[in-house]
Amino acid sequence: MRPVIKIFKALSDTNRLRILKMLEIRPLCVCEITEVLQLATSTVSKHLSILRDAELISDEKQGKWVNYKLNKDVSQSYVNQMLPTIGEWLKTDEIIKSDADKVKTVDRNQICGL
Amino acid sequence: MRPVIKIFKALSDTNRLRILKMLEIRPLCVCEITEVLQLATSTVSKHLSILRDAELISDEKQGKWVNYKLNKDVSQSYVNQMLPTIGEWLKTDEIIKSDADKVKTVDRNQICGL
DNA sequence: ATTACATTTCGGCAAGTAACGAAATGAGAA
DNA sequence: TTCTCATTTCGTTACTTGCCGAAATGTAAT
Repeated sequence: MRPVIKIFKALSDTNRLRILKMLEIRPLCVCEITEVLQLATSTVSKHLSILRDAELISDEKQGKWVNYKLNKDVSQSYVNQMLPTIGEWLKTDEIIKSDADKVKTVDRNQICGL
Repeated sequence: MRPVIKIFKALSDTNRLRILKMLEIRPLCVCEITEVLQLATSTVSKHLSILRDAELISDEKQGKWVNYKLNKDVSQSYVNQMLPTIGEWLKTDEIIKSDADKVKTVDRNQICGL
């Protein structure tokens, strides 16, 4: 029972859904996500840990940054089943579309540590 | 965005998932669900209102009782997409199985108003 | 080794949630 | 109408959640 609840809780937040949809475009570091969502870094980090704990995403150190990406591991069928559904439901969402635009132009070297 | 969040929040509770799985077997009234979950009637009623508000279930007065059932209305694709996935995830859950057994024997005429 | 900096963890606050019992509601039976 | 009884609503309590800023971590560059 627990893992299922964990997944639904993870998906029960607007900002976390926005993060998942952004990661569908490409892997992102914390500061890039922070820039798009306009939240405190610590808040974004917390959201990411919740998504990771639900095994919806995974992280990977790369130099100074931590890259987060969707967990497409075949053994984790949860995301694979859920993401298409979420995508369908959010297809017309303006915030998601606007986030997608921002993700395309955001650059970690420009925005981090300003 | 909002309706999606509402659905995931509704699904983020063990007792509400149990209710959904029970309603998959047959329509039930509040007191029957109360008997299986062993919660206060008011608590169960609240859970049901949350599920209804998310359009996952619908209700129907029938004499003294209110029958709750899954919302299979074609216009509500949310449940139809979600329930098979949830069912798959909970396939081996012991609590869900035990609930199913209880649902088969529970009788509103026996248990209500004791 | 020391500094710089992306990220995480901690402490605290405001808002939301699940639980209960008691009181209110409303529809069927007498 | 009045009574009964399934259900809903209300008021309270304990717990959880999302947010922030400050402090702690840890790694890369100097």
